[in-house]
Amino acid sequence: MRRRAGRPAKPVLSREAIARAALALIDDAGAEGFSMAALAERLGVRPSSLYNHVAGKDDILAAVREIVSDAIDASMFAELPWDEALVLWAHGYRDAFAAHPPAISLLATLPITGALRTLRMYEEVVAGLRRGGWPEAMVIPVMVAVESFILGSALDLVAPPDMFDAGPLAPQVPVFTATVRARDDAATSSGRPPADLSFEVGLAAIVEGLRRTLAALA
Amino acid sequence: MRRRAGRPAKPVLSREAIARAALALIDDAGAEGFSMAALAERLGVRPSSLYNHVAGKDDILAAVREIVSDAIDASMFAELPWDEALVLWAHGYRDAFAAHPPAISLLATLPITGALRTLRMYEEVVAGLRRGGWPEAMVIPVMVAVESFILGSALDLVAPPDMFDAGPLAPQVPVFTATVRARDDAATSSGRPPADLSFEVGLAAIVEGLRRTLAALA
DNA sequence: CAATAAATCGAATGACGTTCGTTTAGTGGG
DNA sequence: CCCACTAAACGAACGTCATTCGATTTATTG
Repeated sequence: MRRRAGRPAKPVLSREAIARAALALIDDAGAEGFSMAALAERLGVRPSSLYNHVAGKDDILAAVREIVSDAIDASMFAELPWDEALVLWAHGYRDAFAAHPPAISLLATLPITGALRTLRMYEEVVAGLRRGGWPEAMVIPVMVAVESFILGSALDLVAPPDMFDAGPLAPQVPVFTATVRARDDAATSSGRPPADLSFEVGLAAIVEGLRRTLAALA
Repeated sequence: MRRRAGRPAKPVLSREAIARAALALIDDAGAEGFSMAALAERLGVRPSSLYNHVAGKDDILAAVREIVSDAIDASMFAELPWDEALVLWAHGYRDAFAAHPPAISLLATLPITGALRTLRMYEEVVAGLRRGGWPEAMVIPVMVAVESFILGSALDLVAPPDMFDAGPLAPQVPVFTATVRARDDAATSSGRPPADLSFEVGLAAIVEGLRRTLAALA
């Protein structure tokens, strides 16, 4: 069932198709399972064929990041007060990454693409913050601070669940061990993953703190 | 000047020496320059020799992370109010990573080691938060939220400076473009990198927000 | 002094990303 | 309608990399 050499009657590949397949591969096989060979096989193609459409592995990851980022909605900044919009935006931002856990560690360290759609999202956020009364010079720092928190929280989402398991060293850090257990109990009884608790606490705090900061400026 | 095969009179390697050399190599050559071959050469040794002391590349990175993390001081939680301690701790935490920019992207995605010294740091933080009056189940979420912000900010620190440069698309996102310029001007006139502005704004906000959260619980 | 363990080298392996020449099919100008 | 050109696939090859393994030499232990 292999294709012969030569240009096919109908194009088999495209930058979009490659990126979609790459994301699906990462979801299925994890970050380590993402190789040019595996991606090519999933597309029914030879690895070298990919290079007719993308510049290389990094380019594919950039395209994947675009796909993931496109799922982030920022329209709420046009209608809601900046602080409410910020909370909704942050949730959607994190959810977009949470939908593809194995991709998080691959994309987190990637420089954010200057793609048009990404820029448009920033435009909406920035306009919303300005409308909310933030001084021009502080708008980007505020947005980046929230974005940093979101990205850090996304990485926390993909951390191994036993990360805080002290194991045989537990007796040497008794307060910590007991506190981790209390956190786990709270997560279990609330029916949410531990990472959600951190995200909610942190997001509420940072937005409330920003409200105070803005109020103090007036 | 090459060593012959066979056990040397004095040991040339050790896990510690390998980790230190690895960090130095990353600092010098960047994340992409970090290979087992390059590390071996820096140590005057063959790559295969490294495997007598470490399990592999990931193990070396874990050891590097320990070195970097060991520079983080958490003793302030024993003396200061929890909120003041949190600010100092966060600064030291970020500074520890900022001292090795090329290492950040390598270490950020690494699961945090359960090494004793790291656990001890957590023990101090947790004890400080508990003493400050935080309910047991919230202590870990609060700490993780702050840690997520710090890690995200560290990644921002290593982002390319022109990340927000819209280039030829600038006319399509005018508000964003103007706001980025205002941020850059503020950074220049304050003599600090843009990433510092975001970190300071975000840290102040999250700690202030946490103060309010705790107050509301009483 | 003999046997075992430790620590290095050197060769080999397999996976991976990428490049390049070849082959085939669509496309546009004369 | 034909012919040159481009697009898009294949297949072979390369260099790098992490890792494994056996051989070799030296330290350590009994």
